[in-house]
Amino acid sequence: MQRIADIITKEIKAAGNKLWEVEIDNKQIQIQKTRKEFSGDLTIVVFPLVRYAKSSPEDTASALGNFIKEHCVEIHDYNVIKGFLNLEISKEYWLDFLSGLNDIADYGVTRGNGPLDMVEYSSPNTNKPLHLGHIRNNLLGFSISQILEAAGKTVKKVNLVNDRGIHICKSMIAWQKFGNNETPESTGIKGDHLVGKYYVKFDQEYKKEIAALQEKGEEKKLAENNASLMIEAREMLRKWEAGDKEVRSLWKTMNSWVYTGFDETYEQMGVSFDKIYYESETYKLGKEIVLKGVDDGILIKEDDGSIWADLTQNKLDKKLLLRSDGTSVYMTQDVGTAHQRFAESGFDKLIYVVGNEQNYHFQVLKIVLKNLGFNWSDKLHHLSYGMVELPEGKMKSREGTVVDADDLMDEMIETAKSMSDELGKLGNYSEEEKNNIYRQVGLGALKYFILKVDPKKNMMFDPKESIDFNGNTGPFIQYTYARIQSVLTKAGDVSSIVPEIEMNEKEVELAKLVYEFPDIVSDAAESYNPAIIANYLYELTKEFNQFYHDFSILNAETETSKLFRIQLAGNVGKIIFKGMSLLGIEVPERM
RNA sequence: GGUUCCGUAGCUCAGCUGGAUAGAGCAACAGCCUUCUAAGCUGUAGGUCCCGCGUUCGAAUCGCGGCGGAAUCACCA
Repeated sequence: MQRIADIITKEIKAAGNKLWEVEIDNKQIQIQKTRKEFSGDLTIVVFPLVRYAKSSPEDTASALGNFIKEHCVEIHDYNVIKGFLNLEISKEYWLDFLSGLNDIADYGVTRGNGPLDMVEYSSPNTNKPLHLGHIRNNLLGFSISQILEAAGKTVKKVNLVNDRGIHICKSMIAWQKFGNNETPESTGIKGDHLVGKYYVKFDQEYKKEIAALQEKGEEKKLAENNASLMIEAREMLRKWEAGDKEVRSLWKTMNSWVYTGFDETYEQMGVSFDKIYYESETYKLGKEIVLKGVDDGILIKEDDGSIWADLTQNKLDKKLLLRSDGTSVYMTQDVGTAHQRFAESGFDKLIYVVGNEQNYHFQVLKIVLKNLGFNWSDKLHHLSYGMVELPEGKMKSREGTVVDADDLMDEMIETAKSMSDELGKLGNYSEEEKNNIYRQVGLGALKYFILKVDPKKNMMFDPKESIDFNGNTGPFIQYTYARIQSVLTKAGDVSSIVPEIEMNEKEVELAKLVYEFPDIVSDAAESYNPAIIANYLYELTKEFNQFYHDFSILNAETETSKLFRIQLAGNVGKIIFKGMSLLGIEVPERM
């Protein structure tokens, strides 16, 4: 079935030829949804066409309207208000469309093995549990992967775990000194939380030590450097690099605790990966590329042996790529991993889901790769998202002012439970079924809350006010889905042939929204923005609830109307299901 | 100071590839359950779209300049 906007575009061009003997440029053709307060479905903005017609906007609109109405069966009528030509699409077109829907298995989804999009997200440090900021990252990364796949891409989700470095040594030192051989088993504490506890412990003890040194008259900078804990942590990192057996063994043990904990968190969050990279295995990558860059005269070697990229041509600073002792930095490694990934997979896009604090890093990364002669650097895309802010300000892991991911998810589920119990609609369900619904609703609320916001914007999270379950929320959409399922169950099996009926206004509105879904999916994919899906689903759901309130489905005036409404409700339900799954949100059959 | 992003109702957010009288939700107030799930629906109230200039038939949307906020500019990752 041809999309209506394409049909109209063609008609406008034809009208240009016939009426005014001109070729109308596609850029001058503006078709948009008619605003609610006017009658019509689609609106052509005629101002840009006035110069072709050489008459007033009103006359141009009328002439065009007449032409289209005559030549185009899909357009039933039109009206002109100022320079706006409002077109009324025939009910037959919508009925046709809805009939065709039954033959489409996965409406809104483009199938096929499209080009490979690699999405890197999550990328946690292994010294502390995940917090609210990670939640935004994980939800975005997972959701955008789902969306890209629905837009026909082949998607590979990857996670680059930062499992080495001074921060992990800090946890290790603190555990050695103060841990009394605690393990997740001996304490019952989740592994990532246990390790995180010692990361915080390190910082506390470290601060005490600095204060003590300052007390003795040492300067702050010196005190920070000379504190024995820090010296020990640095020594441990050195030993780690040298492959010291004991250090490596402790490192492995504590990391394995963390991974077990992360796996639980990921599972609860509903996210997954196709491949996990470990920085301990990749951190040496990139060095050769950098050295070759020096040979090729692209990079600069300073007298002390350090290697730099001069980006002053690009209005940026110089950037270090190898330390004077020959070791890699973050950038070196990213150059290496990107190169390796391209060599392995020849990705069409490599999407990094990373916070906007790294904007500069990725800007530099692209330029450095480009300068080194890798033309595929254009294929890198930094999906930069804003910080999650708390009312008191920024979250700081070390100071314990974080909203822990596990705690937050548990609280959400608990809230969903008490809310649901109060409403008491799940009477005859088993405990297991109930718990599953609490989980779906609680996490649905959290996920939707985060994903409905434009990724690039900073967002505010107030733990005290927590997250709503009413209004523009996940549970609102889930609730609508559950209502639809309830109706469908009661309706039983019905014919899939769409009856010829005279649709009412609400039914047309819903048909129009259903019609939009595929465009919404491709929009979201192109702009890497799950919020587009979320906001669309809200609009669709709101419209459905109004319809549901105003008209009875099962007690419709006529049998054909009943059949039509059941089918329409079914289609809305399918879109909610699919759309929510693109957000990584489950929908319950009842709630 | 340089760079990037953000600034829309009391609060949280849509709308931004220029288009008609700027929209939701929350909070407040007033209604709607004997009828398909009231986690719903309806209504009232709430605006200098940060400010200024410019481009345009037309600017919340584009450009420039301010103001305010965030991030970043390490031989950390």
